[in-house]
Amino acid sequence: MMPTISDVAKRAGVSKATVSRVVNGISVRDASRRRVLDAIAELGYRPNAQAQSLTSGRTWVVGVLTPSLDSTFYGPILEGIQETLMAYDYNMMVCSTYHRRGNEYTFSKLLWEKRVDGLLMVTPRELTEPPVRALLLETAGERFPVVVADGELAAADISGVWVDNYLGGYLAAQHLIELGHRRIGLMAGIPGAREAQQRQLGYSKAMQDAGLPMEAALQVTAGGYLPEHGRSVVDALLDQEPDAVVAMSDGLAWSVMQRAQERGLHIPDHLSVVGYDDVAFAQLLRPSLTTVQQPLRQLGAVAARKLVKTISGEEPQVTQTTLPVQLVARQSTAPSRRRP
Amino acid sequence: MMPTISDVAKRAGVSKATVSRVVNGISVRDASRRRVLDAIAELGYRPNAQAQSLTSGRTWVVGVLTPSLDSTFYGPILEGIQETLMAYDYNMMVCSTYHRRGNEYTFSKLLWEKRVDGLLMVTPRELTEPPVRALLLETAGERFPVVVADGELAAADISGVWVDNYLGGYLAAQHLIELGHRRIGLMAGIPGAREAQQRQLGYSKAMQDAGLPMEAALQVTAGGYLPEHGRSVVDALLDQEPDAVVAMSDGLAWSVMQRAQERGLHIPDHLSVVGYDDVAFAQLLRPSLTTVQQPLRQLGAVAARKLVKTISGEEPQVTQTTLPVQLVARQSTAPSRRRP
DNA sequence: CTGAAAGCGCTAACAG
DNA sequence: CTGTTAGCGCTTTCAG
Repeated sequence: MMPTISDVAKRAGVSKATVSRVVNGISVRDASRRRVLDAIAELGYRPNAQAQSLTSGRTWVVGVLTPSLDSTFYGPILEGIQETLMAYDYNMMVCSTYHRRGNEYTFSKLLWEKRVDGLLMVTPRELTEPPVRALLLETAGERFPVVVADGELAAADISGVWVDNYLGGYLAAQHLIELGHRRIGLMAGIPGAREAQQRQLGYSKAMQDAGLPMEAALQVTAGGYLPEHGRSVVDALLDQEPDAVVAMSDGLAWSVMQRAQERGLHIPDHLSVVGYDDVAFAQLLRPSLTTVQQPLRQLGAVAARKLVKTISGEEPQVTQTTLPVQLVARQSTAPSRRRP
Repeated sequence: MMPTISDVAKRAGVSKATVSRVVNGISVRDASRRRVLDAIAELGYRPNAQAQSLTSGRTWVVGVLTPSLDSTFYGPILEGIQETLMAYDYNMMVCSTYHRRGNEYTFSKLLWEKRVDGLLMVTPRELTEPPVRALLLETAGERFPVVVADGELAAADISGVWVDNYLGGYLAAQHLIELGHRRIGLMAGIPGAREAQQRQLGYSKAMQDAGLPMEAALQVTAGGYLPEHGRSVVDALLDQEPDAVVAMSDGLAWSVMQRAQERGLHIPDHLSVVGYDDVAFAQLLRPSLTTVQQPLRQLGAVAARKLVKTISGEEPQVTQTTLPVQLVARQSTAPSRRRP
């Protein structure tokens, strides 16, 4: 079996308490310290984190709930989280909910049993539903801090980090307006979702500021953020002959570009397209995609830092941070040049 | 504070042992059971997994070491792992090594302290280096099983799952040969890496079987698997005017397609390109990419299952599994039609 | 500075 | 079937 603190104590000829002190960097006579260190090295002793946390009450593990592990969107967020946690000596227990309702609640309970020191929820969608809401409320206290990264909930009693979706919608539309476009279509993602609403508001404001009329037919809702979601509504949008399109994800933007090209439209000459997210493949597409860049890695990093600080008690207050976005202009947008 | 087993026992008017029995599904008189269950519900009691593992020696957590969390390649593997672990009631502690040497060793030690029940290493590259190698040997025993998913090491004393890279190289070349190509270039990834060697051997065998000559100049090494790696050597390859190219990743294939188009070559009419991996964007590219599909999700699932079975003692032996690959023909390959 | 002792929350014999 | 009694490995008073 692996050596325990008793083994080390015996070998070094001291008590368990002294070994514990050495391990935890508490002052000990030099001679003793050396003997303990030697014993530790000889035995290859490693403290049992399980036992440590049983007494200390801290596990140095936080739970992370993400809708998916396989995604160009969540990947950077998770990297930001892990990198930050690592810097603070935390590890993460990751659970993918597979976008499935109910899993969030199940996993939260499970992580609670594991006595994680905190919970980080990435883009939870069911925060407003009773069970999850209740769970968050009953755990959001001292003993089990929760931080939401880019989630639905903007309740004042839960810490979180958000991205400025309103700004994103505005910037996307503004960019196209500045290029001289007038009939600017919008392909929305999930109907009713908070981020979608905000982006749409930003888009509307930009249109309004420019004195451009808005037509309901120029706004379609895909029902999701993947290319296949876009495919089902793209024709309805293109039938309206827009000059340009704002899509609420890079995947949706791709579906627009793809279908437009099939219909004989050249991008950007006949149609400009703006995406959203700036995931890895946005710059690989041809033409490369103009898009609203979300600071995903930073989103994860800030959320993780917030959680750690709450756990340590350094910043116990509930805080909410909004991160700005920026537009990255690439080849998929250009001044209007309607089809002959 | 959160209620403990003692609180429940007191409230139900029984001993801690009885509560424990109820929680663990051991037979208990019906009346007692009901009282305990009631107390648990009223108190909102959840067993402390930390304490449980201290006695049982099992944490129901496995460590997963991955080079990256943000990747179209590792994503599916991780999903496969998580899904399988979930089915066996395990959780995973994920550590991203950021492709950095040394991190693997650091994290392994850390996970060991956390007393994870096992370790799953995804595509470790430094297995042959002394520290990691030593770590694996000292832990690969009963108490700390290790399974490697698609790693460098093929040592007989460590369980692992691999993908048939030789077959992949063969299939890619064979596909092009069947289309009538003769000057088939190869863009390799990391020089000296096991998978690269195997794929190259497969490619060579296919060429040989077809009686085609091989030229050294038609084989270049990018030094990595990302598009930017390919960019530095793609011109040298295209200067040789190949009919077709086998690239060792979809990213590399993309760099070939991209550069070829810039040089005025039409794909697939003037140049056929085969990728490797079949990551998500392979089918989004235009032309869509013919590629060797790796069963990534399955790779993760099989590795996870192997680890769980080793932990439970159901399959304590060291086993190694090789998964087949298959070629997915898309639009980037077609019969040869050299440039006029 | 250091050892003895108590206890974190739970499980596992061992008697009843 | 159930309560009592020991620990699991470590930290933490509290004396010495």
